[in-house]
Amino acid sequence: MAQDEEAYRLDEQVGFRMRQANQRHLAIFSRHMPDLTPMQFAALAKLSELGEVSQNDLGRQTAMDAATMKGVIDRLAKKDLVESRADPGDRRRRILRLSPAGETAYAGCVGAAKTITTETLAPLTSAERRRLLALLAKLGGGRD
Amino acid sequence: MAQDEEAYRLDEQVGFRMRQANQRHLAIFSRHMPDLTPMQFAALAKLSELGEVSQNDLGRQTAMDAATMKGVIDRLAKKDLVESRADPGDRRRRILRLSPAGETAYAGCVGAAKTITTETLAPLTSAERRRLLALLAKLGGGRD
DNA sequence: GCATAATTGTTCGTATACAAATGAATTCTG
DNA sequence: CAGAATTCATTTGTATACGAACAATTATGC
Repeated sequence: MAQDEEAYRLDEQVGFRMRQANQRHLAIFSRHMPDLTPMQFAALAKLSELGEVSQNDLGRQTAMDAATMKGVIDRLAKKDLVESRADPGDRRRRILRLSPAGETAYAGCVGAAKTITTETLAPLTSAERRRLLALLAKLGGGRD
Repeated sequence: MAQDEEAYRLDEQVGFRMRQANQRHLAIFSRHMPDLTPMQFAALAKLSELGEVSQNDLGRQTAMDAATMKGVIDRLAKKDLVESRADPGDRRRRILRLSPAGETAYAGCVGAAKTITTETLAPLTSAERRRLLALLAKLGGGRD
């Protein structure tokens, strides 16, 4: 099962290239949206889509670990962008939603978010962009 | 400059999909190589390729921050997989290289590394794999 | 209806990541 | 050659990530 006698070159592996592509993306992100991290913005975006959700649920929707989600929400709450209240039907649960300030902040960021995506994909032609998104979706195990 | 009036859907953005694809990859990685992290393995692989290098140089070769590199090397040194010695020509610099145990460990991992790449790319046809790697290289700003 | 299982949110520990600041050493430049 | 700019390694601080373990709570099986 010795795979293959070919040399292993790190720079040719998917994992390495994904990391590099992602590094560039993150640099673009922080340039256009210095006040929010990608995770924080993702949480805001999903909260805006979904309205009210529990913390664990939001974690699932944004593909974040529960432990990770907690940290993200704590920081967003400290910035007063997210509010939480107890779930009347389930005393374990806290219901999250955007605060008014959070809605304003999110609305003001969507343009930057679109710019970030555009700039990240700038090296590709529009056919290549579609191709890449489809391939990534296949790899991510997600639907689409 | 309002970009576009289209709705912003998080799950369709490159950044989000790259993250998901990467999450799946990392899960595969830790299943096949539980004792090394991707960064630790990357450092070993590059050290094996390059022989002797300085810490900063290794960081550049593996696309790691100097601060990050330090942590990775510290952990590898604690496991006795990496040795360092002072550079005779430059007293700021420490020259790194694989220890004998490091060479053995690396040799024993290359097979798993190839399996990891294979399994990560398994959802794609071989034409799609080439396509993806090329697209990622274009995005990463790297040569190729 | 009650023991057991599953879920929610939390905390802890470890490992990236990167910006920024620092001190020591080296190289560049006028 | 002296002062400036760079480079190397390190440290500090913040923000992901995720596994593991927990207490409280809710759901389920029999």
